[in-house]
Amino acid sequence: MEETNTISIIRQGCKLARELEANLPNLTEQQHNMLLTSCVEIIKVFNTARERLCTTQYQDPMSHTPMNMLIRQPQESQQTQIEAAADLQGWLRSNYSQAMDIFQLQLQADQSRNPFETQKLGSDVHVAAAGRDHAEAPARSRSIGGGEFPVPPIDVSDSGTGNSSSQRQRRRRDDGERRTLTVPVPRIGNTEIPPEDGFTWRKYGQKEILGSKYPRGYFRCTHQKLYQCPAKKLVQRLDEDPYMFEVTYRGSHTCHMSSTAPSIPPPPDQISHDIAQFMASQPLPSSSVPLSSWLSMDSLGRGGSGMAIGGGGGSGSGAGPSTTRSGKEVEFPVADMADVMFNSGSSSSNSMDFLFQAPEDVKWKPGDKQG
DNA sequence: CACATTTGACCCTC
DNA sequence: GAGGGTCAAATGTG
Repeated sequence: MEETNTISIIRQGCKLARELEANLPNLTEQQHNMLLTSCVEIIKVFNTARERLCTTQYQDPMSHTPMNMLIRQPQESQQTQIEAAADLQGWLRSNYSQAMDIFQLQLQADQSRNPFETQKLGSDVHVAAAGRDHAEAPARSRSIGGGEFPVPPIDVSDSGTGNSSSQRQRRRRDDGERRTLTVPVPRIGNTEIPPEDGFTWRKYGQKEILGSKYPRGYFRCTHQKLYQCPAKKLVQRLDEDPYMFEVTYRGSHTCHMSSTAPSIPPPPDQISHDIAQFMASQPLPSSSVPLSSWLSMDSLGRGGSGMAIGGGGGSGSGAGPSTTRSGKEVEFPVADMADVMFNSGSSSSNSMDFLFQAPEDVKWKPGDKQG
């Protein structure tokens, strides 16, 4: 069947990735073109697989992830299914940050295009944008999030509290939409660090929450001032599982539309240039470093969740939330990079969303609802 | 010096 | 009034 072919395609992609990984020690930074060609080839293969998977998924609403579909292939021997699944899963996990990033952007894009599209992505995913008028207020997640948000989209600049007092302006519940998910933290290293998601965040508050053992952290986009980016996130460690964070995103990033990170894919020449430039800026991994790790955010700059091109790598301590000091590096959010890479060659508007779908232990809160 | 984090106080909503 | 969200001064860091 077609699904069997899909497995083969994915396996081919994995194989190409492995080959690239194996050849990396032999490649120099001057060999952009070779790297670029390999990457493009891999992307093409996965794109093809993705398109097939998308088609399949819509036929089966119970399938939420490529993993599910892979594992359920009846035609494949169990061994090969597991192999392919493991390849893909490993790759997905290693690209966790990108996955989150792309997934979020995809959600936003999908929602703006067609609210129902978002639901197709899987029942675990819910975008909350409950308006004040909505009679059916979403079930509140345990502690994060109220149910009432004015629908008007985000606009930080006006800070329109407009109250009579000339005191400092405060705004609340103005972000329109919320997306809540639970994400695991690494069980090694500094587990205090909220999971990276491909953006740079600045912590602006922390508060003890009634009924919660752990305080809630309040983060906003580092570029809030620079680009009027309204994105915020709340990070709360779960009582029942300290190795899990509940992360609530509010607002959507506008900073990735800045001139430093064009949201509109540049012409192919520019894409090639960008990719090559990015790759050239990255230290070539040693043979002990898997390609997947190289591609993952962890290798792109510890502590700085934004993709830093030519950057020094942010603060050395690595402690604290996923933030990077701005202004000391060229920001290039992963989402845009991915956008450029994965959306350029396909007629489909969303290319790698399924492949980069959040790993299975990332769960979007079912309590939220989309608007 | 510039930026991030911490933290107590303030404000808003329920 | 309680609780959550935000502000902004103080402090830390590179």
